[in-house]
Amino acid sequence: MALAHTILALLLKRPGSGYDITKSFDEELSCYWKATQQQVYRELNKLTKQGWVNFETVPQAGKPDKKLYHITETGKQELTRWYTEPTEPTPIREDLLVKVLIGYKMPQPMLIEELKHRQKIHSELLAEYRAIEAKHMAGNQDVEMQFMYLTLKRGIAYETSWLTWCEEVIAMLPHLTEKPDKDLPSLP
Amino acid sequence: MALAHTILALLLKRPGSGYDITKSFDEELSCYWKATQQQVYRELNKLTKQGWVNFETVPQAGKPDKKLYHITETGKQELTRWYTEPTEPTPIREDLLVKVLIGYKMPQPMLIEELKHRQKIHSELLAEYRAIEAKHMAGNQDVEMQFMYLTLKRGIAYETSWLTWCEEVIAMLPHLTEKPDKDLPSLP
DNA sequence: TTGACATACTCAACATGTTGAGTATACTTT
DNA sequence: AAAGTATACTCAACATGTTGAGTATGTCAA
Repeated sequence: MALAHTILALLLKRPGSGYDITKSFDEELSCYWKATQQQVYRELNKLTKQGWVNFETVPQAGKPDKKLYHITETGKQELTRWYTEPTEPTPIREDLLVKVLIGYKMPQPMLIEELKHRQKIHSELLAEYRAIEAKHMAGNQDVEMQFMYLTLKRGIAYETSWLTWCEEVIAMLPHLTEKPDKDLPSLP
Repeated sequence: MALAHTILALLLKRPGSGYDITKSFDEELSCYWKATQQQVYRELNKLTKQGWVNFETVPQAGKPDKKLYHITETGKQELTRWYTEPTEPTPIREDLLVKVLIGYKMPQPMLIEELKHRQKIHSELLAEYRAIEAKHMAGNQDVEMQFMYLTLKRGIAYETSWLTWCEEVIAMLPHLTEKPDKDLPSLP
């Protein structure tokens, strides 16, 4: 039910349309939560049925009408209840590590390619977060921004730890005994 | 389809029963992949239908019969195909960061409690991984172990980065402007 | 004027993951 | 002798996430 609560949290900050919420997921929340438009709209329907949010239809000049969603009193109660529940670390599912695990059965250059690919992705994300940090987080900000910064710091730490690991593994790989599995079919 | 390929990867290392595979997920893979028994058995059925694995029924003295699964030639082909595909970072979904994001609307001691709770979890996991590192990874190991160590290093890096972040945030929180939302219903 | 982009929302099918109950056997501990 | 633990597997319902198509309107630039 965590998606529901994430949407409630966004609506607690300020009312918004499904479109606005989707944008928030793409922008401010992207480093720790991703949700597609479809998920957001489906969830908003459910939340409306449960009475945790409601909406007013807002006609707009030059744009389609929008449904502006608000969190309700019941919704705030639910969010507060959720807030007191201890959270557990999210289960991770990393294919890359599965590839590393059987790396000794596969041609090593393939694994190194893959690691470099990931290294690139993580360094790009890191650069992006650092740019946001420099642009929006410098100097005195309001409380809302200060708390957003804490979440951004998590994104930075996450990408940094990936990058370091990639570098280390790429450096270590050539020194491990190579023993590709002769059983495996060769690539087309 | 990544669960399927993870199971194929385990069966490439050695044949095993559904039970064995579930145990592997709990033990060696736990720091980057979790799967329940139900998922494993369901997936093994699918893999069998697809011809990527097959099994022999092995009667055992003093234990129930088991189905010993093997990866097939087709399965190896599929695993190799998958191995060449670039992986993307797994989308993350972290409720804790959602809580931090709206932390300025909530009573601060509540958030600090939560952060300390997570700090404890991550330090326990870290200690666990370090123990495995000390016990099994020291000295000369075979290639298989060397590659497993690389994945363990990822687990260690991950938990370390969480721990550092928790500490930093706990230290920073008291210095941020506190402004709990008076609108929110008080807790029961 | 055509096409890309931003706003705004809906539907359907499918894949994947979670939760909980249920069926066995056998060994070990209390 | 009963309870707990480990081995070994199955079924069902539901929640959640993914993929892809479809419907609109209006702005801006090539």
